[in-house]
Amino acid sequence: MGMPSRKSPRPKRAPNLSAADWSRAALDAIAEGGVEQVTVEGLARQLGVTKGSFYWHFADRNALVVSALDLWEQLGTQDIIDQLQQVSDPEARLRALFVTAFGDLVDGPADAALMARIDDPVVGPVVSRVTAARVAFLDEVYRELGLSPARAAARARIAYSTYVGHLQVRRSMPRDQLTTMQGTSYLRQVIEVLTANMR
Amino acid sequence: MGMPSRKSPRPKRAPNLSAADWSRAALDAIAEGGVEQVTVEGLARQLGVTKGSFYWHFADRNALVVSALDLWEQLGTQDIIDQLQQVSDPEARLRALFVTAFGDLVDGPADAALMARIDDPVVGPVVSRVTAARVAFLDEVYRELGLSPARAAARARIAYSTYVGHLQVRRSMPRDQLTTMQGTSYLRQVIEVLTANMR
DNA sequence: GAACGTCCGTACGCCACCGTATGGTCATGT
DNA sequence: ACATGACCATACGGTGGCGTACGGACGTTC
Repeated sequence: MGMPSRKSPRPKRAPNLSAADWSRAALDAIAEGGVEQVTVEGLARQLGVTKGSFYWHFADRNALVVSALDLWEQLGTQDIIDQLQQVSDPEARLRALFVTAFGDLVDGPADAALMARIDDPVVGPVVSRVTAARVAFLDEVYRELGLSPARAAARARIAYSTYVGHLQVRRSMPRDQLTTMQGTSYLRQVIEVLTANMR
Repeated sequence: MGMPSRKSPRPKRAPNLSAADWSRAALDAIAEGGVEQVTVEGLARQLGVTKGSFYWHFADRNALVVSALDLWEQLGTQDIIDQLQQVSDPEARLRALFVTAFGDLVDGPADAALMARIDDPVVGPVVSRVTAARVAFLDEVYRELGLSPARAAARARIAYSTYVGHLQVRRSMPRDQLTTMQGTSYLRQVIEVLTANMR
């Protein structure tokens, strides 16, 4: 009678989510608020469903965090490295790496949040693998450029440290002209420093 | 009867803590687990007291976090800068800064944890101030070494980024020979890179 | 069209943590 | 001896997040 309402609220069409949707949402939450921002009920609200959906796709919260970390590892190492391996010239490859690394800061927040949680038993191993892969990639490039193994290893670590720190510094100084890459002068100087004294 | 026990457990002597004790404990908690590790009841257990003690010294948890951040800002900027200002020669001062920055990693965990929380409304401003102070210090040193203002500004940001990233990389690769400073070769190369092409 | 599997909503118990209220203990001054 | 204030314990209510149990809606299959 009266309003043709159903007996119970059927708010929208069924979202019919997948586990990957939850993983992506969890990775976004990590990027903007850290690992502890990954809450089942919070993401459920954000996705327009309830916990009932989550516990269908995942065993518990920890499984979601592991899945998001896998996604991060994939996006942050393999995909980028595969893309850069297509550049044959080592110098151009290193330059392209610096341009994307210091230009696009898409993965910056997630990187920072996860590296700060290195002592977490589930985050730690993933971060270690990602760090090792990236440093190894830089190490190989520097060696192709003619550096001795010892010097290439040091340069790789220095360059990667500069990148990691750049993410934080840029977020700490949002109004800074240089690091926000208004022009290319800062990037030029970064490359100049990280490729100096190659002998 | 029996054991001459008091009616109630009086476990130890009264710790008689101060607000500074809570602040230090909170900063330690930040260093090893991030800001959300700062829990009133957790620190109370760790200090051997109960919440009754805490809420006598502080209004609420947020006041404790603010106090711990003040302490971190003090230890991480003023104290270090004051100490380094006593070195008159700019080159020696920069070298001393690099040695302590890349050698002692006492403040590393806290730095990393707080910089990852830059979007937090209470953490953000403090991190921004610390970053600005440290970059300004480096900027001045580079200028004293004869660099132009533009180049000094860039170098300061690059050097500080390298330091910040070094903290994370070192924690990500605990078994790494180079970054753990077995010898001084890595530190030498860091200084070489960060003081290259000074013209 | 009935059974089944997929996907999700609802309701519940549990626990950690916050903040408050209140009283207790001890040292100290007088 | 007594009062006062500093410091802390205990007990309580409230909230948010985790995980479970269970049922319902919908599509697919035979």
